[in-house]
Amino acid sequence: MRYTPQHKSNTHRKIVNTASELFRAQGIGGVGVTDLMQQAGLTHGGFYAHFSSKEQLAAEACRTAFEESAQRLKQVLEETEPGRKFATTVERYLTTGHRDRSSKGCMIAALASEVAHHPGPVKDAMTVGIKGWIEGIAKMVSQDGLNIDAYSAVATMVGAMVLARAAADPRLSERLLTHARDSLLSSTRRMARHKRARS
Amino acid sequence: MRYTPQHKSNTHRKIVNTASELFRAQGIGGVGVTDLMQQAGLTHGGFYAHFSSKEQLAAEACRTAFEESAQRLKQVLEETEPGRKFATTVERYLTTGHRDRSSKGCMIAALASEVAHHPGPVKDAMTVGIKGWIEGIAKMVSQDGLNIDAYSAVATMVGAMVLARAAADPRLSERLLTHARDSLLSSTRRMARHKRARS
DNA sequence: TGTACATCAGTGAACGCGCGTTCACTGATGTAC
DNA sequence: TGTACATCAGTGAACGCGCGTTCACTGATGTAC
Repeated sequence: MRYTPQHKSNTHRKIVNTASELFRAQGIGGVGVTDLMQQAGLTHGGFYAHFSSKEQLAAEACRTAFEESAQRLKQVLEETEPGRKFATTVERYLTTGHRDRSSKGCMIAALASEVAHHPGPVKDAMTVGIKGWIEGIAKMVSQDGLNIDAYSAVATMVGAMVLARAAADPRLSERLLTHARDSLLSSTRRMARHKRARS
Repeated sequence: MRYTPQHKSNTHRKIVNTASELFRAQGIGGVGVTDLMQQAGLTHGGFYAHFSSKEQLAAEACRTAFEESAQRLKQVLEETEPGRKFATTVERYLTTGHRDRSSKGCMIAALASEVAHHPGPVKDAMTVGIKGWIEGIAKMVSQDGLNIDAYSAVATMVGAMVLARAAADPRLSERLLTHARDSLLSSTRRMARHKRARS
């Protein structure tokens, strides 16, 4: 071994991380292999020493992004007080900051409809990610003692983000976020009021 | 005039309708001008006698699709009994049939995330379409006497459809639809129960 | 009514371009002596 | 310790391909006489 053992895997990880951000920002089809490698500080020729195809990279980038978001969900589950876990996640998700920085945001909202049509490894990775989100939200809801359906809550969150990004009118875009947030949190607030009233 | 006055506009409409279906099925980027014209029974060279660019066609196809869906919303508003308008729309929208036949389905669910990144006429058309849906749903909710937020309901519907299409696992996909449907209709059902109890 | 003409909707070859991918190579580095 | 060598991560020119778009043309049709 001529380079350090970590050398290649460091480069590999750098490419995956760059891809993970660029794909979220511009879609898989919107990012060329040449752009991507340049952004990672390399030239395009080296790509195929790391990945057998662009699609394989996309799948890996997708999985990596989902591991990161799973980590964040886990952190909320462990560190946020019961009764505020779901609300914390919703409040972090449905923000204009998240809407405007899709490169650091939710992979599902960024790629769901691009992935919809043709099956393949990216769609499989997406499926795993969707399940992970639903499970995470379900745990939060249950630990918070809320009566909220996790499937439907995730649909509302992702739908509001996708719509807020698709809407050119900033007022409409913001309303989509705030209304979804209010709807999702209304039962949390009701609960909190109950709790205060009883104590 | 050598051809009948309707001749060219008939062709124009045929191209727009074909595009409207193909774009919903495969995305704007997923359909080439050559494919498209062939599907419409023409050759690609004639395209620019009708449209100044592919993007302009996409915007027009988008507007046309939204006019059709506005028509369908209007029909529900006029012909469905109060108390069942919102439920009827949700039940029609969140089906596996709609999921599997995206070419005839909701333009928002089909193109929202593709349109998200770069501004332009397609995004503007999408914005108008989103507003139209929210207004339509708001009217239904109000005429049904329901206490449901239209922004959030549309987010849930679109989100559930986008996720159901992105999920490779058919069980997960179907659950996303049924759970969103149940969540959206729970207050309708509660209302119906109330009504029965009082009469 | 029949013919010559003008129009223009539609044709299809060709364009430049950027894409994903391949491949002969280069040169930095760890290893062997 | 210093040098020659082997390895292979990364380079960059080149590939075929399909894209959106252009343009010289063709030929079907309505109009004028």
